[in-house]
Amino acid sequence: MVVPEPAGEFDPVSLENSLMDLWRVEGTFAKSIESRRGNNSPFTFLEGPPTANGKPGIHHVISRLFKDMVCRWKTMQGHVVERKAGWDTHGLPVEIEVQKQLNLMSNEEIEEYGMKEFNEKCKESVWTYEEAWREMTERMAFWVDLDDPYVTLEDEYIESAWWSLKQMFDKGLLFRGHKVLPYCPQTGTSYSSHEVSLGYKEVTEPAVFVKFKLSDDDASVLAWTTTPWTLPGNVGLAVGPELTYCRVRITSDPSESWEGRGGGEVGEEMILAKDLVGSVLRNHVELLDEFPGSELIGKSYVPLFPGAVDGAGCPAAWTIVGADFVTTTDGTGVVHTAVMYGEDDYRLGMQVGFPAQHTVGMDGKFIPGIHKDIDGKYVKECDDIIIDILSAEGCLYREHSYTHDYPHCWRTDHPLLYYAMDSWFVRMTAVKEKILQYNSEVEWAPEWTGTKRMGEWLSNIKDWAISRERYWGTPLPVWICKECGKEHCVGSMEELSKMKTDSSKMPPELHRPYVDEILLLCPEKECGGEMIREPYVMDCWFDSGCASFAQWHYPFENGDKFDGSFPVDYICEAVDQTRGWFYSLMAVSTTVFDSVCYRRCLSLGHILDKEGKKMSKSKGNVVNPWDHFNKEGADSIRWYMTTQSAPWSPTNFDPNGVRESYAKMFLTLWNVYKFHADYASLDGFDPDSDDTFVPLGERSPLDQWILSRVSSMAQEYHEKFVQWDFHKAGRELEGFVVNDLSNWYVRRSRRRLWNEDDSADKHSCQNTLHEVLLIVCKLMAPVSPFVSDAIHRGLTGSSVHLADWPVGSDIIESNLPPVDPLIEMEMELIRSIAEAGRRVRVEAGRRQRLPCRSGWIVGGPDLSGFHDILSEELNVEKISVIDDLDSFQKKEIVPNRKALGAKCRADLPTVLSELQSIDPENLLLEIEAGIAAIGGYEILASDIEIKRVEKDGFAAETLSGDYGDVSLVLDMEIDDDLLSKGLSRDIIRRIQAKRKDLDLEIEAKINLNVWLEGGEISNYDWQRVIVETRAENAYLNEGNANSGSIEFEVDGVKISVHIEKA
RNA sequence: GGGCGUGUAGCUUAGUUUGGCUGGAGCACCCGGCUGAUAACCGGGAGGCCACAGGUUCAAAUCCUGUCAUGCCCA
Repeated sequence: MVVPEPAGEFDPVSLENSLMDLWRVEGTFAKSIESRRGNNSPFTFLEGPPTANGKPGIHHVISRLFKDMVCRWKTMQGHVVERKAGWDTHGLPVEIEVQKQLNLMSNEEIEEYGMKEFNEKCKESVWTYEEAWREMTERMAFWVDLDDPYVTLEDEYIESAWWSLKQMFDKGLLFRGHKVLPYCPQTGTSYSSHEVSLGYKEVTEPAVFVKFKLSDDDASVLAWTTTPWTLPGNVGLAVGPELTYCRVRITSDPSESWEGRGGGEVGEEMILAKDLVGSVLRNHVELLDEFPGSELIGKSYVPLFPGAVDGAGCPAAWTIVGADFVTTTDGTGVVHTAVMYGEDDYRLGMQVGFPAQHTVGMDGKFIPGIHKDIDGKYVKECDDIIIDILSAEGCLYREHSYTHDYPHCWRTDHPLLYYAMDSWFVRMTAVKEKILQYNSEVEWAPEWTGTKRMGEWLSNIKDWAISRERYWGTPLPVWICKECGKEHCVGSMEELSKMKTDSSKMPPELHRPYVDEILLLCPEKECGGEMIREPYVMDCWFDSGCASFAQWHYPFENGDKFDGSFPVDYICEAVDQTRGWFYSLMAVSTTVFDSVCYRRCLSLGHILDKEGKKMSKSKGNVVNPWDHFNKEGADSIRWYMTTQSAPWSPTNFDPNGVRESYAKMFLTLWNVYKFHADYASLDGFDPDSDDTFVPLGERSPLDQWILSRVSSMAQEYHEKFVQWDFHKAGRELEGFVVNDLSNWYVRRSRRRLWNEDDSADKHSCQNTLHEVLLIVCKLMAPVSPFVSDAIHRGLTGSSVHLADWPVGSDIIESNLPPVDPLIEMEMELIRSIAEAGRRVRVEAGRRQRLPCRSGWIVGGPDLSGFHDILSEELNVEKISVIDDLDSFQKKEIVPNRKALGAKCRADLPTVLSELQSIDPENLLLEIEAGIAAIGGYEILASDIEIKRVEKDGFAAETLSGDYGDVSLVLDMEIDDDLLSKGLSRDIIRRIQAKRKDLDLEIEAKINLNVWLEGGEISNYDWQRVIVETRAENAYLNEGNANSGSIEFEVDGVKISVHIEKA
């Protein structure tokens, strides 16, 4: 037996902190998992590992919230939901952070500092904020096993990643190629887009229009480039096959305003896009011909720098090809293509077979043999020389200055060169159909993340560049034989140990530089050469993409655990992970296991600041979650985030919204709980006792109503959870707690519990409140696990997180009270009538405390079970029902626009206006007779709706709803008896307010003096005052009002009241 | 530059799939009421070019086209 304790005041911060301690001591998290083992129905979750080298902000709380919520929900549904934490510990941001810290501005400097020491620093750095993450995780009540996390830097994890790469290698999916990346020759590093975005600068550079002389034609093709240094590497020209080009002949010399070098002879012919003739040419020309770009394709031209690139074996070299990326927004409609120095260029080059050779070395200088004037010189210093060369050769048409944003090295401020780097790829293009298929099998929330965002991306899938020229990461386990060039991918420690040369030591950990030092013996027959490792680390997205199996060190260990949890049931991250983790998981599982990786994926919108700007350290608009943990509490934050907007919509974080959740949802709920618990404790109410239990059928209609309401709300709530509409679910529950439970049920029930004697009605109310509160706690437990647990424990002594989901699931039964739609509908009507009554009073100028003798309800269902409620709410002595609709009501015709619109089309406005002026009674008769017509259109009953409204001049109001039209009419007569009653209510109210002012206990007795001037109060009503205010000694009109009394006036009566504690 | 979201009252939002009655709520504000009911509650008020511009339609917040702003991803 558990008698509830008094609830006490609501203090979310101390409540949550003490529950955290209790959970820790009690092991509630573990229990919540273990207690479901018997059901033998796992629901698997995979944690997307965060990086702990940054401080967690409020925007990290949201993804952890939705992870937690679904896991808790599924747990309550009876599933075993294990939650292993994970840490992402490799990657570029870690290196950048350490480089900044140590002021190491280039790869050279890192190597001087020592790769070993550098990596040690990286390893330390990734744990910088681990403590902060742990604290935040615990404080927000994200239940996840932080004591046994997977960590991507551990040998076991790396070994699993190696194993998976070897699977790809064995399937022929791993290959070596080039990737064009922004590259800084000063630091010897290529940059990710993240780093590039750190260093955009506006610069003014020379741009040139170059004449490429056709081999079998007198004309030249004009092309434009902003990077003259790429011209020696030119191997082709691209045109848009659909675009219109033209051939023009220069007819006269230009005016004197010609700027810079270059020019054209009179009579010279040039080819370019027709639309750009005006903006490009500075000579008067005549148009000789126009034709589509497709006619240019296949023509060859004379190389600008003969010998710079060897075209042997490449028939496409120095010819014109078609490409869909060519536009006429700038340039000449002809794109100069240097395979190694542009992404489009490289892709096009691979496609059509241009020679892929460097003209520039890794040091940013031209390699020897390009041209005597530029060999060995840094490319950016050669712009001018190259223009001179072109000019001297007669290949330059124009030069000009061009201003644009260009990426610069964030460390050295030098301009970056787009440069084709050696790189390893996973051939994702080979599994495109499969991955599209698997993507379509995932249940995405929102759906468009899968179909659109991910789907579009996958249908243009490119090979995945997985190698990085970096230090801190999973080493690429590929070795190449120095002798025969054989490539070998190592898939385990054991394999490494078997294949290494005798002189190589096994590494103390699977990181650089140790792994670099290992040489393998070439397995090729009769080779026996030494193999050296490709000096790359892997893209850290590859690391996290392996999480589903690498977290278990599969296949080396835990085969059972992996089999039981793959594919995982649920993952959840922010929308930016679509091309990140969501993709890498899918890419790895498709290539390695030929399977989906996850069955459901929730992609979340970002938390932005109040103005809708993204939160960033530099803007200083990052909200610290502790500001709210320590004020409104974690539950309020969680509730706010859940209910504020759809999970996938971006949310502007408004601190005031958290306060609102606190004040509205939690304070209200707590006071409902407090109301129940305080009286239950006072009365020694035992919910398990048969003595005080009241069967549902014997409870009051109000009790039956709230139980039905909680049940239908719970089902609705559950449905919304299933549809991922957690925000709608939360709003549903909040509406129930605030409106139905607190503002109606509890308000209507207060007097029932004030009763000091035991009564069936009181017990009925206590049982009902107890049952309703427990259902509410269970429903909200996944969202707000603290307050729900506190209340649940207060009522039952056990944790809500060990309780079952009241709506049930595949494996557990539903446990909700029966739903009675009729009673819900009736109560809705009662509440509407009560509201209407207040409006009627305001309009009639009748104050609420002055009772009305009679009220009449016209139309609608039988509400006699609720007449007592209504008469109290309306302060009407007697409610009666009358059938005489016509004395109070008249009919109105409301058009059904949908039906009429379909019928009348353009004449609808005319018909509507005629309908408005027509006599309703007549029209109804005509409709009945089938002869109704307006504006030439036949009017049927389905074209209109009949509405009943009260006639003018009555203190009445008419409501429309499912129940038909219902009118409430109030009797506005006044007599002495009503005045006395009204007076007594005002006196009571003043005294109660004073009692509250004086901070009196509810049971405290008072001495009361009341003096009236200009009016009287009946003895009956005076007795009522005495009882209601707990007056021990009460005097009416005795002696004179003393100075400390309250004075006020009601209905022309002057009243003085004096009270003191008895 | 491209793809995908978002844009409704001062703030947070419902309604957009499937066009139809006067675009609903909450917070804040104003007036009134009620209360041994809490930061509560009830009635009323003020506050909306439904981002902008076109188009389709008898009828557009809703459908179509374009533009702008903002976010994510890619370049």
